[in-house]
Order: sequence, then C-alpha cells, then structure tokens
Amino acid sequence: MPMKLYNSLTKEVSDFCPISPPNVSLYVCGVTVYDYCHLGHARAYVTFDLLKRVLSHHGYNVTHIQNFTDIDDKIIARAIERKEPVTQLTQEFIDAYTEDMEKLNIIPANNYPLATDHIPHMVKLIQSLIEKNAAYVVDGSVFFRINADKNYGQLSNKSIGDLNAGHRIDVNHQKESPLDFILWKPSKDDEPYWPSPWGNGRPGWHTECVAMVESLLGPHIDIHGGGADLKFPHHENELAQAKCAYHTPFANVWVHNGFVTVDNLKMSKSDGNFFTLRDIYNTTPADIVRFFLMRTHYRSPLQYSTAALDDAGTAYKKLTSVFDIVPNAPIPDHLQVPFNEIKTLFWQALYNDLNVSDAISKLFELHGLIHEHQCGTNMLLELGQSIGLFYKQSSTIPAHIESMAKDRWEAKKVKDFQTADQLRIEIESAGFIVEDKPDGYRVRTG
RNA sequence: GGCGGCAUAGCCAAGUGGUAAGGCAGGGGUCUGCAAAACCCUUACCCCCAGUUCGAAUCUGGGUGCCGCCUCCA
Repeated sequence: MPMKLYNSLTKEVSDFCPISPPNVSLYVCGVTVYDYCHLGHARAYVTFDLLKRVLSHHGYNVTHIQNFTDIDDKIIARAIERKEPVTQLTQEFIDAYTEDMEKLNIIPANNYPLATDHIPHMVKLIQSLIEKNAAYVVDGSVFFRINADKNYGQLSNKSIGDLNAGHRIDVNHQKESPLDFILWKPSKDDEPYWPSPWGNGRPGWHTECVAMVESLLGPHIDIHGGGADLKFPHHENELAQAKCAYHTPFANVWVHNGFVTVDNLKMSKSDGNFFTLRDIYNTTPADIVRFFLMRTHYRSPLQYSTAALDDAGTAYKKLTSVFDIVPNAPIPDHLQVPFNEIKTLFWQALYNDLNVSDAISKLFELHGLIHEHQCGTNMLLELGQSIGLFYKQSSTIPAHIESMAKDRWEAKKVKDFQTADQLRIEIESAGFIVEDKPDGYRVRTG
C-alpha cells in the first residue's frame, strides 16, 4: 500500500513517490532560537517525527535535516535586551529546544544546521540570483525580484494582483515591487555582520533554508515541511528562489501542520497566548503531551486547554494501564486473525496521510481485545512505540514513599486496616497514589 | 478588501457516495476491608436550504457561523 500525503502545492492527497527510493529527503523548518518553545512548536515537530516514523516503517530510509535560525532581528533585539552575545543566547535556546523535544520522544534529525554556518552558501546563492536577473542590489541591500518567478504564489495560492491589493504589505521605496523580499540586509552599528560583495550584513530569513537544503540534500528534495504559518511568505519565497537559482521543482511534496489554538485563536508569540513546553511539563508528563498533540489529525486545528490535556491524559493512561494489568502472553494461533487485522488497519490509517486519530482508535480496539483474551500486550506496545508512544520510563517514586507503600501492604496483609488507611492518606497527601492490584499494589504519581 | 480552511453526540474527534470509528464526561453493572484503578454495557435524525443520485455526513449551488493567511510566526 503506498503512502499517501497531502501536498500543499497541489492541494490534494496523492501517493508519495520518492525521487530515488528507498531514500527520502526531508527538510523541516526549525525554530528561531531566541525563546523557549511553546506547544505550537511541539506540534510541528511531533508531526514530522510521526511522518518520519511512518515513512521508516514503510521501508523508506529518511534523511531529515532541520535548521536553527540563529541570526535575525529578534535574536539581535533579545541579545541586546539581555546584554549578552548573540551566540550565547542562541546556544542557550538551542540547548533548551533539544531538551524539550527529547522529552517528547522526538527522533533527532540527521543534522541541525545553523544559518550562521552557511553564510558563504547563501552569498553564493544570492550571487547566482543576481546573475540570473532574479535579484537586484540597492545600497548594500539585495532584494529578490518576485516577477522573476512567473508562478509566484503557487504554493500559498495567492496571485500577485491580490497581494498588491492587500493593505498590509510593507512599503519600502528601495523595492521595485512591494512583494520583493530581502536576501541580504546591511548591518547597522553593533550588529553582527558577515562580509559580502554588497558590504557587511546578514542574510534574509527566506534564504537560509534554500542554501541549506541545496548544500545538505541537493537542489531537489522529496518533502519540505513546517507549520502552516510558514507557507506564506516563507515557503513561497524559498520556492521562488530555488526555482530561479537551480531550475528544479525544489520540493516534490510540501507538508504543513495546523495550528495549536487557545480559545479558538492561534497560539503565537506575538499574541502572547502561548504556553511553553516547560510550563506544561510542570503539570503534565511529556508522554501525555505527545499523545495530546498526536490525537488530532496534523492538518486540523488543535484546541489547547487544561481540560483537553486532562482528557488526553485519562485516555492515555487507560491505554497504558493494560501493561500493568494484563500478563504479557503471546497471541494464540486462533486469535492471530483479529489481532493482525487491527494491526493492518492501524498501518493503513497511518499510510493514509497520517490519519493518526483513526490509528489511535485501533489501539483502543486492540486494548479491548487484549482485555478480552488476556494476551497480546506486546502488539500494543509495538504499535504504540512505533509512533513514539509508550516511551516513558517508570516514574520515579521517592524511596520513603515506596517504603510507606510497602508498610501499608504489610499492614493490610495482617488486616490492620487502620494503619493501612493512615499510610494511604499520608502517601496521598505527599502527592502519590497507591492502588491495590489482585496480587499486590502499585504507587504512581498523582 | 483578496485568498483559503472548517462546521459530526455534553466535550474532543475519525469517516469524503451505501444508512455514523475511537476517547473523555454522564448513566448502569462487575470487582473491592476502604479507597483507587480496571473491566463490561449504554448515549447521534452528521449547521441550514435547495439540487444531483436508487442511495449523501460524504458530491453541486446558495446561506449562516467560526478560524487561518495576506506582517515576525511551528
């Protein structure tokens, strides 16, 4: 069964055919490192992690590159505000990103290139665009001439006329067209800069991904991804540059994930309605956060609220509780058919444009079968882990709590219920829950 | 103003032509010293109005409502 993916460029779901199977090149736009990641970032990277896992299961050999934008206006502003060097700031947030995403069980990319490590590539790209008459120089700035790409707007489905009719386009008299975008920006005093044929300056944002894709994966890749907010202008501008510079389609498939919303509005830094992963991790285990982010189809909006997160947590715990309750027995021959059918449907759902909601419903059906027949927990574990779930190490229970739980069990055994209840209350007031099982007990975090 | 998307039970959410997956909450049971957890059972005229079709949540047209992009943004 072929893998099907929605392609933002063609606006339809189609069979995924790699350029040179079984290899798949995947480039995902990373974060600008000047602050902590919020849930919206997490959703994007969980989505592409899922895509990568499903492609791998399908038999593809995925090479995944994801950049860090480590130079731009906001970074410079934040570094000045914090009175620290730009590189110190960016390293801090690269480390924070790595830590935050690791907790979500995201498989690291093959390479995380830094924009600042690829300035010569970008300069070369810009030179090439100038030579091809797709860019022009004005007083140390270089602009991309969008008219050089006669299909400009094809990705975001915008026509140049419509864009010109908008009210929100920045007026800059240096530009031939208000839609032209900056490739090289001259540096002001005190700003970091790199030398170039047009003077000291720094690259424009839309250029780095093109240069890094070309240098690390080649000028024509299988999949280019990112959040839906990157479609325009970022990805549109990348596409235009790549087409003009390399005369290739650049990326065969463009994959964009939907937003996380709060009170029905997009979560974003500028609106201030964001929740950082770090804050959420304080109240919710990371594996539940991952489950919450994966439950909804990647292209639909995902409404965040503490209630929604709790809902996901309850559902997830129901799924994982089976590992504590049902013995790990192999599936007998006469039950292979129903179990395998669920497994097949699970993968079919994922191959169908990552229909993870459908796939997870199969996990719950499997859960039901496991309880009914008291076997097959390994299949649930295998399927869940293949999409990055069920990875949490057993939660750490402090030794004194463990000891109290053990004492309670001893008290229970001699029917000293008063002591047992007293210990349970103490354990609960410490934020843990002790639960009896047919053959013993377990302690978990509250 | 331009372009695009979405509308399925109290809530979340699949399904894209053959009469509605799954989860949460609610109700009812089972188990249990207590408590918790868990398990089983149970809950839908698919926003409205036309149309196409033997048949539509699913296709077409028209409404209504919500959201997104057009500016940095995952």
